[in-house]
Amino acid sequence: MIDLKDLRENRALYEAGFKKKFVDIDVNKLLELDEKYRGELQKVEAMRAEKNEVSKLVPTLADDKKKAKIAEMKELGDKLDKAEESMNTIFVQLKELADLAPNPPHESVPEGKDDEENEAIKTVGEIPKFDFEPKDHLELGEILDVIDMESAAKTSGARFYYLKNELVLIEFALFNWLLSKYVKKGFIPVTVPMLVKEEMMYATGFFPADKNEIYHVNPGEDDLYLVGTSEVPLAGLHMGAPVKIDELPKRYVGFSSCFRREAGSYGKDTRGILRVHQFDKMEMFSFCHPDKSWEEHELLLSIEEEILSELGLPYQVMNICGGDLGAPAAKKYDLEVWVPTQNKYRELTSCSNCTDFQARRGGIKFKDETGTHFMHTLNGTALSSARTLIAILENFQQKDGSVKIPEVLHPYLPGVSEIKPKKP
RNA sequence: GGAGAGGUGGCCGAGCGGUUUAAGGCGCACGCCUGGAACGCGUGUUUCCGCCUCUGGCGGAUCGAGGGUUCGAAUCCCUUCCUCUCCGCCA
Repeated sequence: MIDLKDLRENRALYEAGFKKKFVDIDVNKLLELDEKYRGELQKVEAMRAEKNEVSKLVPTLADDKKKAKIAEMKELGDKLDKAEESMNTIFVQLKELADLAPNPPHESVPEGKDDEENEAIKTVGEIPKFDFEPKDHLELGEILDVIDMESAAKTSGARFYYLKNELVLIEFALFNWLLSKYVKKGFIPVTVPMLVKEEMMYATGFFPADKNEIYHVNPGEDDLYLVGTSEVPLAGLHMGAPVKIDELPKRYVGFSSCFRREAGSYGKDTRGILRVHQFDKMEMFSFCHPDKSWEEHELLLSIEEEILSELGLPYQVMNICGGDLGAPAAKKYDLEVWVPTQNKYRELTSCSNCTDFQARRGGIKFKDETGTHFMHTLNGTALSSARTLIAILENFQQKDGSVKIPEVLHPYLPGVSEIKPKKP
């Protein structure tokens, strides 16, 4: 949700922002509806004022005068009903249009219409050179007996998988390693509800835009939605009740399974566990003072880089262009990890500064001496399981098909330093 | 799943159709009192929105949320969410 008052005052800024995001919003119509609404509101409030005044007067009147006043008020009541109805009609139109308006991007966001035009900022780590033909993660998964997609297809269909043996140990080791890391950094660890109400999806900006990406559970009965990321329930931690300014920033690291329909990606990345309906993810979420959010954004990015560096995975940092940003983010960095068998970098983590966009929709505020204000919210992937496992399998594979496990994980994996082939 | 109770301002807590502009208390802020403090006294103290004569004023909404009845709703009716107690079931 954008600030309409601010739109009135800084119209050009918003128009440039919408254009940079390739979102076509009729700003004239939006401002026109806004003005019309405020006009209607004034009429309605004037009538309500009269009603309130007379209501106070009525009990003090004598019977005959009372009857006359009540009759008069009944008439005013009808007029008020009509005025309210027309005001509400305009408000619905106004809100519908305003909800489509995206968060304007930061000036440092590159111009561009889709992911082709994202800007590589830096490349870190050595791309592995193999003196043999590297196997892809699925082939390795079968040889090592750590991934089973055939069984998952029977139980659940395409884009599901079983992890087995060492890969399960590695997944839990990764999360345990990160929990220690984040607690040391002062993040509050949380596990979150993975089913949420519709209003949470709107507040975080996933609805209406990404509605067909989300699983809807028991429509018309329970009406809950499976989260595609713990960002959604994490944002809910400070909705409604304002946080004291000296408690900022509030940094959380949340864990959840993530569920995605992948509706628009038929035929894309169909092999293996790169694009799946369910995976586990640890997510950073930061509630911070508006003056500090750009600093905070760089901090989240630096932690994501630290994680990949310590794992020894080669990656590059992308500054996401306007057209590829999505509605809530004012700026987003993606970290892409090297996938040897695809001979390219693939998206692994992502971190966004949503400034006050989610805060406005969800009522996320802090208070200081001068009153309450909207916070800025930021989120970033700490680690997503399936894709990280792909990166580990493929980048650290040996000629005989065995895979070396990154040293930082050894303390969390007693007695296991590599995965050895179990099948020829 | 069954039966019941309840959601009121920063907090506690009354009110259950019209002097309630939400009593009273606690807390907080300011002032008086004091050598200074406590006590006491006084004043103020929800949030959001709109308008204007914009360090201020006026108005509206807000008693979990939404709808209804009424000239008038915290109060009556319906729907819904949440909390608590007991029973059942259960990791």
